[in-house]
Amino acid sequence: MNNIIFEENIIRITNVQNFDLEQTFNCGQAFRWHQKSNGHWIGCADKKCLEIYNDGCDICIQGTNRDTFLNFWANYFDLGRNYGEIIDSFSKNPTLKAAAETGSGIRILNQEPWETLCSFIISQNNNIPRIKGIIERLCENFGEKCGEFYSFPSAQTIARLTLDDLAVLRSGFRAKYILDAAKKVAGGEIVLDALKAVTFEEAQLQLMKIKGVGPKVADCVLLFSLGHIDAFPKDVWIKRALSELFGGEMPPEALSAAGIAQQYIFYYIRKKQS
DNA sequence: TCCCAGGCTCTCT
DNA sequence: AGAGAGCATGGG
Repeated sequence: MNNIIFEENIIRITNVQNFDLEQTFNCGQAFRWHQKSNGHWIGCADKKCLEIYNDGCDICIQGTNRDTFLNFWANYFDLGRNYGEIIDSFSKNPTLKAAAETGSGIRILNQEPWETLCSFIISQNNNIPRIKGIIERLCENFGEKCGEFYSFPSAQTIARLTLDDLAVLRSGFRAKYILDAAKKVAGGEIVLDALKAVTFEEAQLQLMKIKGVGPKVADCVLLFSLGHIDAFPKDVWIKRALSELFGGEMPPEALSAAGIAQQYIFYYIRKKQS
């Protein structure tokens, strides 16, 4: 665990390894963190807002308190995981090693499951700028005011809406999927938190009962919010990377922490082609 | 203007 | 069970 100092109004994580804010927030796992003109990042999760920034080798956090940090944000930022060990375990494969070194500051965020499910339903056959726009409209129209942001609306809130209500999102054919997901979650047919405790296969099967949720969206939810780091979402970028860089197959070295390898590969191939 | 985007559903073999 | 069209919308 990192060394954490609770200063007045600031929580300082000293000498942080493998935690780059730009990489972590821009690797496509989360859509609602914004960078201010002074370089600080601000965001909102589970109705809690936060400001976070790099200060030399430290990470500094404002807008929370000791208890909320220890009980919520420490897990959100996956501070208990040793990414250095994982990167070492990838290093036998040269391409995987290069990808891991390029994205070595990425941490998998443990996000709120409903927000993650809804966000990745919206992500299908879509591009990242537009995904962010739709999610922003979802929060502004149906969330609650939360500092300078709006919270992500609950499944219960969305479940009470109609397709006409959701037209403001301009989310196209995905609106009906959002509604189906909200109804199944709000009605208790699917208990997202319970999927943390079952096998990856079982959890994936449960999620795919929702209309508009296939293997890729399910894997993103499992990886980014339910602690299943064996999930390996295969999107167009990953398929391209596997075929162009890895001879079509996922490298066996990646299996122990496939989801983390996936993030490094995703970040790597997108950076190469930008 | 055109192509395509962190896919999935539905239909047709 | 595998392939392919269609899907809403708008960024580049």
